[in-house]
Amino acid sequence: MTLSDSSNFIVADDHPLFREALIHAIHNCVPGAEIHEADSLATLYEVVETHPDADLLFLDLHMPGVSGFSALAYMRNNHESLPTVIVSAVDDPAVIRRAIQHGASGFIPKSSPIRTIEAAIDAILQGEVWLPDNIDLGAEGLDNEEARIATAMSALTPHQFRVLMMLGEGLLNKQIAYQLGVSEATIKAHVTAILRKMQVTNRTQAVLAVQRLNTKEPGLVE
Amino acid sequence: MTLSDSSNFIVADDHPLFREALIHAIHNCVPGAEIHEADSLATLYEVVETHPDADLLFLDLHMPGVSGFSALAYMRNNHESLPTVIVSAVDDPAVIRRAIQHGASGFIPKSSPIRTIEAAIDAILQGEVWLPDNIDLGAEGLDNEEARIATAMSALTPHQFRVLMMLGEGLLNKQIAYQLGVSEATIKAHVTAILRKMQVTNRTQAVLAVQRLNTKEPGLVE
DNA sequence: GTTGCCATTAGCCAAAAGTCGAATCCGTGC
DNA sequence: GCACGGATTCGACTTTTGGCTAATGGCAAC
Repeated sequence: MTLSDSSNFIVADDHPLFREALIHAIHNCVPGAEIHEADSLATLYEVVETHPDADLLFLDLHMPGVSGFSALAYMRNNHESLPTVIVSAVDDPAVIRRAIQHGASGFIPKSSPIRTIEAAIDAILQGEVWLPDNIDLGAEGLDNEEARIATAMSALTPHQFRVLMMLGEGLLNKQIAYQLGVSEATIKAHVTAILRKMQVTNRTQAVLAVQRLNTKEPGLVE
Repeated sequence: MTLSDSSNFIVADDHPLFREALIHAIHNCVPGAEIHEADSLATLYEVVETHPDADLLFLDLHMPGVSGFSALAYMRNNHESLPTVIVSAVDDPAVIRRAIQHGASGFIPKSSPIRTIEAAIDAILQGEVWLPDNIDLGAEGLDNEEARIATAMSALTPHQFRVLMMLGEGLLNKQIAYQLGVSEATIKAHVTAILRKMQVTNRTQAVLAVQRLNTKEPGLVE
């Protein structure tokens, strides 16, 4: 195996047992693979930073710090060269469709048999987009509103994104500042930038926008 | 038909066509029924106030002003004597289960055939809890968090509840005050009371709590 | 190197949010 | 009628937000 062949993966999932299982499956497909783990959004940031040469990211849809498509939207824009495969306990076709539309390179339901998961990994490493059987990507595009939010959100810088996620936990600027180890003035500057980019006028609206992206049903229809 | 027999219904749905169809179905079941309509949360408030003697409320899960179970949680506590039947385009078993657990007296999917809807109305008027076929109420109770939020929310006064719903639209105190025709100071007082009852420290957290109640998946599990 | 973008911070200010206490209204019970 | 409690209303005061300017340092592209 040449150096250029040595594959470099990132597995981001907050469930240790499943992470291990997934790593095992990856090793079965690519024996010499180097694999880095992340169990939260925070560690994912670090890992992505320290391994900018990674070939593929396996991303759980739900981890401490993010839920839904926020993290995907973020990765898609801030690390365009890193293909991302969603790994999720949810297997709702609508969720799968939206994941792909948000730029995922594949979708692996956690409920899949190991053989299927390995087949999926193989396919994705070949550059294919892998989906569970019986998924019709259909003609339905992304909700206009949802697309707008995703675009706005992917325009955020890494720090801004982190702050936005923390706004989504209902934290004060002061608390965010403390947790990130910077001054409150910095957080305010980030929040101002976030509001501008998301085209909203206050933090509550920003949080609502994120929620819309993270909910299975954008509006539940009527 | 005696006076005490003359039934008095409220139909709350923002879809005029469906409202009419439902009223028609009700009339088929109870020929002399008096029926009052509401097409939004605001009008529902009025109608419930002006007809405190109503026998049954047909409530759509999604109307301008509310989504999800918020309105149900509110009705259950502020108008305990008025049985509420949920009428919804959604027919996810999980949603139906949660509706019942939140105190609904029945659940009628909008997709049901007319005959089925009429049968449902009949059954509910007999005091039965009517559910679509194949729904297993199962053993799963409400999510702890969700139950806590629902309890807290049902402790809100009517005005407080309205204000909370408007917070959920990302409105400013000033805007809410204007729309309700009172001073901003009043809204602030309401907000303070809301935060206290919901056990949160700012409006963003209050909105997040409501969102949790209105989302199909409380946490999407892992 | 220069330019540009990002992150960081301070300081200032206006607006919005949130707290407290008090007045008023309203329905229930005595 | 009167007292009581809760809901509603509001003004005064404090804290948090958010906008704006300006200055610093780092990093990457041109």
